Formats: sequence, structure tokens, C-alpha cells
Amino acid sequence: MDPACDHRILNSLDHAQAFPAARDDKRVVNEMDFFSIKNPLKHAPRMDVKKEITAHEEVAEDYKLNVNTGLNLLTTNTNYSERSTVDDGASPDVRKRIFRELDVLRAEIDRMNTENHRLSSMLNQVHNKYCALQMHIFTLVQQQGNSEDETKNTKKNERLLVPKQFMDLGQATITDDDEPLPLSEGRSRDCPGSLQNVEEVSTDYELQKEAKNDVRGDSIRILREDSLDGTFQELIGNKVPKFHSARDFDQAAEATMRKARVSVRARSEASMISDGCQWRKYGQKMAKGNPCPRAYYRCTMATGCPVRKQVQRCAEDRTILITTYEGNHNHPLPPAAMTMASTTSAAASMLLSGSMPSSDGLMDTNPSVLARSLLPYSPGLVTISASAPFPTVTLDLTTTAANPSHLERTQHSQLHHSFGSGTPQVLGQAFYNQSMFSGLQNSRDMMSAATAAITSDPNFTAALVAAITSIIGNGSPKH
DNA sequence: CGTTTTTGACCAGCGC
DNA sequence: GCGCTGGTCAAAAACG
Repeated sequence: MDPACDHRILNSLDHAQAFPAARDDKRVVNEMDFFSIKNPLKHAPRMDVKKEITAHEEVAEDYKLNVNTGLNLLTTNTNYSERSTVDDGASPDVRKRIFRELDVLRAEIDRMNTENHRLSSMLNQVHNKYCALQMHIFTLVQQQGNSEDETKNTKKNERLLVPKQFMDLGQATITDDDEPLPLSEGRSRDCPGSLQNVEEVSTDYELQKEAKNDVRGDSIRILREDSLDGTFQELIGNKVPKFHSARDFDQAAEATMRKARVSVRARSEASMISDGCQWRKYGQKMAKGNPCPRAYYRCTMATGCPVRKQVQRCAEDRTILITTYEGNHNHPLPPAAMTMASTTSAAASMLLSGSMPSSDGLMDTNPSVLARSLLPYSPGLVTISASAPFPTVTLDLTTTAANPSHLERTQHSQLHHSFGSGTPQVLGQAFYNQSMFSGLQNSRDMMSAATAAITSDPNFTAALVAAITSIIGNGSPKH
């Protein structure tokens, strides 16, 4: 497909996803433009020309022109019209009539283009104001919550659970991280804890050997991947994978997606951080070199969901909770769970694309270049290690927390980038974030107030990871 | 009573 | 082949 056309469609879809209410308006405009251009121009010349080109060829060519040229279709049809009249020797009267019709149509198209731009502009304005208002409401709600005493505050936060979950990234700017929010997520006993500070998010395939030799602690060890099946090891290992068929390739890709992991390091007193999903514990093990046990959970939001996660405390700093996600959900997710799911999915895509023999080998050869290109304003935020056979993406968000201006610029960069180029899940979050910031741009005061909260909010950092990894994941063509 | 957690057993991969 | 380790299973216990 024409890349430009593809881009337009993606943008349209993204926008429609994030703003269902605006979808109808936008679609109507697009359809009007498309068909109003195509139909009259398609049929008018053919009424008089039926010789050199067969009717079937005409239709095929006409559609092709329409699709590829979009609003420039007038030009092509003018050519077509001229060529046709020359070819068939139509009468001057007929030619004049055609040109008159074309003039009328050209004027109509211009008028519609103008109207289209005007409507788009209005839509953007409404969108921005809506986001700004949304931010303001939640800021007020949060301020009200902070004024209450501890007991009342707890109950308030429980009531605020719904907006918190469904705002997800949106509320990231206003959440007071120092106050744990008691969460009650259905029957799940998932994480009644606070996610005080995401220190590091990494996507990691790491050799057990490396984990053994690494002295930095379980931030690495928890990421070890030694249960890889043969296909997956071949896929991401140093060996060049040999795919004998498309089916082999798909299977390998599936294995990669299933085994892809995203690790989140967060300060939390609770046994588990909140990610919006329901989990069931199915095992616990003592990991070597760490006095704290590692717990294994699987997603119970849908039967047969392959997503699993491991939770373990850091051996060096036991206030740090390390949560490692693996796999992709096979069911719809609540917005609150979208961030982690998107991150995992995108990480899998990234690893898949980065390990493919057809890839440019960027991550394998010079990962630091990719990291720098991802976050040019935040050195150290993203590090991608090609150590061992497994490519490693590590996002160290601790440095950015100390420098809001860097993060702010990074957020804009990443979110705008991901908008229109990511997977639907990622796009939904990224677009929401992007739109949120576009709303904030209307208020500098709100922006500066929110920035401080953003930089320490784990939900935002996690979302940032999702956006980043989605960019990486979409850097190479999917198969 | 249904669901979740606990915990020992089992299995697979890896290194020696 | 053996031992070590991580991951998973499944029966029993605990919970609501």
C-alpha cells in the first residue's frame, strides 16, 4: 500500500480509537471527499469513450488512480479525459461539456478541502480543550483527596479506583505516589500496594551464565531465560535461524512472543504491584543468590491466557520489587492493564524483529545507537545490551526522574513517534498520552505542576516504556 | 463450597 | 551421567 495512504489510515484509526465520539465526524468527512471525487469523475468520461480501452480495464485503472492519488485525482482524471477525447475523436461540444463538468467538480473539491481542514481544526481544538479539562478535574479530585485524613483518604482512594484505572496514563500526572492506593480488583488479591517509583524497566533475554557472573544482583538474575524451547533459542541466539517454511517462521515468532519478557523494578512495600490484571499464584521458588523467594503468577482474566509474571524482591534493596512479565494476553484488557501488556507485546515484537535474519542487525551490532536514537535527551534511560545471545533493552528511568525537562521532551518525542506507528494497544495508550499533553500545552501552569508528578509516576514511566518498545517493535517489518 | 495460596515433587536445560 | 537451577504441576491447606 502507498505509505502515505497507509499513514493516513493509521492516523484515522488512531484518532478514532482514542476519540470514539469524534470518529463519526471524521469518517463522514473522509467518505465525502473520497466518493464525491471518485464517482463523478469516474463515470463522466466513460459515457463518451468506449473504444481503445475495454470497460474492464477502464474500471481497474480508474480505481487504481483513485486510490493512489487521493485528492489529486482531479489531475489524473483530467489527463484521462484529455487522452480519451483525443483518442476517440469526440465532438467539440462533448469536450466542452466535459471540461465544464470538470471545472465544477474542481471547485467542489476545493470547497470540500477547505471544509475538511476547517472541521479538522475544530476537532483538534475540541480535543485539546477536552484533555485540558479532564486534567483539571482530576487535579481537583486529587487535591480534595489529599486534604482528608488518612482514614477517609483510604476510602476515597478506593472510590477513585475506577478513574484511576480507566485514566491509566492520564492520571499519571496527578497521582501522589507516596500514598499507596488500596486496590480491590475483583476477586483477585492482586497487589494492594503502592508503586512508588519505577526505577528501571528492562526487556531482557539473559543467559543464565551471565546472571551467575553478574554481581549487580537480582535485577539481572530475575530476567534470566533458561526455559527457552529449541526454536526460540535458535531464533534469538547467535546461530542464524533456519526457517524451512513460513510455518516454521511463524512458529518461531510465536515462541518469541510467548517468551518475551519485560521487567519492571519498582519501590513497593506490597507483595505485588498493581497492573490492572488478575493473577493467580502457581508457584514459589527460592532463587539462587537471593534470600527472597520468587513468586510465579499467571493471568486469570481469561481461560488459557498465556501471560505469566514473576515477582521478586531485589536482594540488594528489598524495597525494590521486581516484576517480570512474559507473553501476550489473549483477551481484551482494561485500560489499567494496557500499559504492561503493550510493553510486553512490544518487547516481544522488538526482540523478534531485532533477531530476524532479515533485520538490519541494529540491535545486535550497535545497540547503543538505537538507544540514543530512542531517547536522545535522556542518556541512560534506555540501554540495549547485546551481551550474550539475547538482545537486552534496559530503560533506566531513575536518571530522568531527576531531570523533568529531559523527560518532558522525551515524552513528547516518543509519544508523537508512536502515534500512528504502533500496535493498536500501544497506540491507544500513546495517543491518549499524546493528546493529554497536547491539552496540557494550553496551560503552562498546569504543565509545570504536572511535570513534577509525571516524573515520579510509575504508570507514566511504564507507559513510556510501552511507547518506546512499540517504536522499536515497529522498526522492522512484521511477518 | 468455590477459589486461591502453599509447597513439595517433577521436569527440562545446562555445565561439569 | 550427575548435580544444580529455574519453572511448572498438583494435591492439600487456607481463605472468603
